[in-house]
Amino acid sequence: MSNRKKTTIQDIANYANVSVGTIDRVIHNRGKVSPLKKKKIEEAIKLLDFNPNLLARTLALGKQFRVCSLFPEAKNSGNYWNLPKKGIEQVANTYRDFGIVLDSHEYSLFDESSFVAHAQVIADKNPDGVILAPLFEKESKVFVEILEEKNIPYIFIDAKIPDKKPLSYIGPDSKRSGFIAGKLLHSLLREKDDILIVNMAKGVKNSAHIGIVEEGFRDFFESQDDNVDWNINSLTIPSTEEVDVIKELTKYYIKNTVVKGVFVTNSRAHLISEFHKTHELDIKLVGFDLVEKNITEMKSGGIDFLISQSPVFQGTRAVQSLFDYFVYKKPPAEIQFVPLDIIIKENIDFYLNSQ
Amino acid sequence: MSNRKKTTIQDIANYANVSVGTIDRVIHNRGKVSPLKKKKIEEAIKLLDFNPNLLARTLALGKQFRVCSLFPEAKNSGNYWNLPKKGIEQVANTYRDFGIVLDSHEYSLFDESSFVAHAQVIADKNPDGVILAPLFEKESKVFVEILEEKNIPYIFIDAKIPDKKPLSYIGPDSKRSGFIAGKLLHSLLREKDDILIVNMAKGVKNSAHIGIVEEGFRDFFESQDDNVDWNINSLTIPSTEEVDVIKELTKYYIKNTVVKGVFVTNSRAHLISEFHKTHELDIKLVGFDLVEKNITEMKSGGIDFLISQSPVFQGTRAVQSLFDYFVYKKPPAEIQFVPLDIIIKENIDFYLNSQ
DNA sequence: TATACATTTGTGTGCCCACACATTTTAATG
DNA sequence: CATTAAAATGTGTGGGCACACAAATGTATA
Repeated sequence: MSNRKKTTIQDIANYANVSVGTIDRVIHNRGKVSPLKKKKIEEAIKLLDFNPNLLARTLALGKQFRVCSLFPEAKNSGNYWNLPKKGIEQVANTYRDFGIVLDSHEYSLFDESSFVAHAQVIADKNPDGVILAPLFEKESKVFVEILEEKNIPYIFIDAKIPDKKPLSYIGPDSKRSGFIAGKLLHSLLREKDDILIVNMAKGVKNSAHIGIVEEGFRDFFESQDDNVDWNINSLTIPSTEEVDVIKELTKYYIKNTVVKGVFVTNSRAHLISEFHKTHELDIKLVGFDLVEKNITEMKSGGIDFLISQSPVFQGTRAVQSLFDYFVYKKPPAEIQFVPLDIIIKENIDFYLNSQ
Repeated sequence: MSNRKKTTIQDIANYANVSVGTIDRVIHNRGKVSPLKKKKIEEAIKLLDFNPNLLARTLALGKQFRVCSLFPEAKNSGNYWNLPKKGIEQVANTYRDFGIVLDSHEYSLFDESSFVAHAQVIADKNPDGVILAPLFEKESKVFVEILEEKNIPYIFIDAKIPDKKPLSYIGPDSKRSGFIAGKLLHSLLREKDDILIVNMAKGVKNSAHIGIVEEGFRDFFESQDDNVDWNINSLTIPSTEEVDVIKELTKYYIKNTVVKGVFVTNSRAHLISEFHKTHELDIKLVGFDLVEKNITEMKSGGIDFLISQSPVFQGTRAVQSLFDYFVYKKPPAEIQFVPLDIIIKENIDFYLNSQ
């Protein structure tokens, strides 16, 4: 069975006593085929299990698929955004000969206008697909509405925007990620220990997401029937600059000396870890993402758990989804939640190697 | 830049003032080219950044790559071995048009001779590559030595065999997986709690692996400087049949009533969990693999941690590695450790969906 | 200088499919 | 029944490469 060579258009043509041109018309529904022969051809296709050779098809079509990506810029190598980008580039490269052309754009996380500018450039290029990390909610909304108008499919990565329906959302389940963080921190604490949730956010960005993460975190503690009223506070710092964080944190810790566990809702847990170390505080710490500084802090014991949101995988899935959509015409699942990996000191090296 | 069409052989031919045939000879090192032209052609290839179109090349070659897989049989859908198989089939299917032909073989875990028989069949087929789960150590050794003689590359999945050098080993780092299990169980226990390691194995198979896992587990507790002498015993049950397991376990628990944590070194933690439930024992349990029954037990609270060894990924990597080796002539890394995922009740659904 | 080779280079066909265009068949009309 | 339009079907080319074979050079020998 698997011994036989694959059936080709010619095989079908022979079987149905027609020329390959007619087969082609049936396959592509171009009409202009008599019902009788059409039926026979369709029969033959089923019977002989014909599947067009993807290589030959792609070669013949010679079509290019331009994919534009728009991500926060990753200047130094330890930056989180290098990871999805790595995934994207890797898969795009794999499919180079299939006509996938990658066109990367980056915006500054500190400058909405750079986002808008790049969005404009991308829209003007009329690409075949867009991969977007929509961290600026308002601006992203405007952007994807332009894309919708132009009928350009787009994929959200890492975050999503309410009411918008991308071709696919690829990223974490925010609520559940908070829930898991709760579980992990819980495993490290004793009853009644005070808990602090730290949100660091610059401006409006990504606010919905953070709220949901916190919700999931609190959900976990409420779901525990341990009859303990956990004291969970949250601290929102409207900056990710070290000085600001230190300032706010100091202020809080001086007033609240019994904090035993901290949950950081973004990838800056390392800032907290450093603070704890400086002040010789023995406080359990859970955060997100395998960024360079978090890795260092985890290895030195300052961070107990990190939750990784499969950043590389997010990138590979995104391009893969577009590829399948372009080449196989197979639309991806609307929502593709990614694995949330629990990282501890002891397994961290695996994730570093496989990224 | 990315706007330009890809350079083709013809472009090189034009540049170097020769025909495509000559280019071809240079590319494939077939000789019969004057040194002068050869140099010029090589220049052109670099200058114009020529990379042969993989699609056209594959199409023209029309070569088939027969990959034989040899795994334990997976009769019911909850079986572990369905997972790597799924990965293998998925990728093999993706590369179908590249000539990858998959030829699956399965042996019985309870019958060495079925392994030998299938191995013989595979060897006689002279495949282009073999993917093997070498659970029967002795028989596997004989098999791969035949393959080596025939110059057929083979990949070990899930387990490896001492002294044998496969094209690649794809699977867990046994020692580290035990170490992590230690860390996890440790997080659930109080000082001085008694710990039991349960090894279930039929016959000689896979003995080296289990020993290393246990070693890693004990390593963790020794690495803790908590000044606690943990009492860790191991129980080896030379069977995986429920009746045998129950019998041995009962015997042990009656003599050792203070066991508080159990580590099962294979995927049968569910047997222990059921036993605990039946006897209303509140004992922490850590095991391996997301097999159906483990999932059920974890969801109902009988298993606290499961370590998953990326089973699907093991399969995809294996075929991917062979594909790269055949098509791109790129040999894979000798050792490809896979991520060890830590599964808890709260994140288990992610892994179920993404498998 | 003709002959016999060896070496180098060029040409043509096939891999499988898509699509434009050419050709044949069928139906409609006067 | 001839004419014409419409519908159905067939043919040829190109996409980029590999490979067999043909052709064109070059070199040595008598």
